[in-house]
Amino acid sequence: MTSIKDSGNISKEDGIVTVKGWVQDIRNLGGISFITLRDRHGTLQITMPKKKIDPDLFESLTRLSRESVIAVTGEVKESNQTALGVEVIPTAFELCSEAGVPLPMGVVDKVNVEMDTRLNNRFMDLRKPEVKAVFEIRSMVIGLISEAMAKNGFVNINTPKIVASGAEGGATLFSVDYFGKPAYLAQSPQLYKQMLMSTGLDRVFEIGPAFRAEHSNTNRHVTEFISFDGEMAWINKEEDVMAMIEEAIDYVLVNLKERGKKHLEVLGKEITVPKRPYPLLTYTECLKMAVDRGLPLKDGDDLGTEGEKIIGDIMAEKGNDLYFIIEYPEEAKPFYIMEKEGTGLSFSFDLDYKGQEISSGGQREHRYPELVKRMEKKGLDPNDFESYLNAFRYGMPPHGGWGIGVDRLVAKILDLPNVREAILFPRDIGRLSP
RNA sequence: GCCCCGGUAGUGUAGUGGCCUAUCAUGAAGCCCUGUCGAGGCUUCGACUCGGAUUCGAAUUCCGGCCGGGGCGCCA
Repeated sequence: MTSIKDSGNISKEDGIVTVKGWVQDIRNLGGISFITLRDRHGTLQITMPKKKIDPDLFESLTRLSRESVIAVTGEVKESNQTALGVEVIPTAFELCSEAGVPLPMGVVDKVNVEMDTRLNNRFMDLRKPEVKAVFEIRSMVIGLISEAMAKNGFVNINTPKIVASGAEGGATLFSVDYFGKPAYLAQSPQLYKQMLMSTGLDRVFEIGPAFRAEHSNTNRHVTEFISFDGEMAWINKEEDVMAMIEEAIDYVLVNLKERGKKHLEVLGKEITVPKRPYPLLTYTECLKMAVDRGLPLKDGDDLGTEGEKIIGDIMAEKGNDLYFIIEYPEEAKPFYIMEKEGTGLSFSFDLDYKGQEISSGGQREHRYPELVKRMEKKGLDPNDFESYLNAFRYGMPPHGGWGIGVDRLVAKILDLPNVREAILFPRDIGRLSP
């Protein structure tokens, strides 16, 4: 009997098998030749002793181009000279797809390949186990987020990505021609998830794309990213939101450490689950810490990237990879954030992970008159937000929420040097293809 | 948007006015080899981002375009 197996779970007891995959490498020693066959799960050696197999079979297998896709039928034999402890002696094979020569980039070559070349040939790049593993992990992270949210009674929602107005102002919106009317790609589900707080669906979350036409050129910005947004009603203060996000992230890390073992091993990474509760730093404290380390900042200055990194280093020394920064000045935060009356501060927070912001959130302004005041203070015209504001006119509970960059989260969990490494086909200011 | 830096075979690099008919590795093609797994040995193939300028002479200097990298601002 012939069975189809992936290369990761083959044993001698299988007898005759058919294995399918990519020809990663061929080593012809003259009287014997070897193929390393690769699939999603690993590699398997096909061994061809010249005198023991059909000469035509030996010849055609040995002459294949690297990365061709084949199906090989043969007998599984034990071998103390292969990593798996088994090898397959072929009796037949089918060439499913012949790979062109030369390859645009090697899968196992001993040369570095630049990220640009890799992204231009992402299909090939993803054949590398260590690249593929990132996306196995990413898939788990997203699954674990959903589990954590479901456990806490959150409803999984989808909000429109083609919208009539932005949440944060016009400069970073992508324009779309919507049957002759001006429209935009959504920067954030912010306004929609807040509107839902007035419906009784009092805990919602969404994992979906967000678009920002920012001319950013950094290792942590792309123009299309995946945002994990949450919003919850009936909160007393922004700490209720922070407790929820902490619980969700802890759930992700704890379970990923367990379930992601195989992929983490491929990447040579270990997950350190930070102690709970995550420390709270006020914005003012952070400024002071940065100044103490020699950064020339004044009161009211922005912490900046360098400041963020310094705080990250200080917290890392204490073993805190994740920490909240609270009490941001209200003018640094959007209109929908609630002010701490008379202080110039706001009920908002950022969550930083290893010196980089991965999330921001806070308590929202749910009181209609105050909300309109904040809009005006920010130079926005309330008339442009009529359908949003309507939801606040007829009974809106206190609420708050957050947004987390999923790509950044994955990049930080795995210590990837660039957020693009955590995105299959990243979109940035210069990249629209593939 | 601002400030730096770069572009040499399929991939990754060396080369800072003539020694370049351009280095090395990887790759590809061919040959030898019965236990390789970064196989080994021998032979061969393959490149100066584009357009101008300077010069007797440009991969090398200058200007512009295109493409890319790093950093900042902004944020997720």
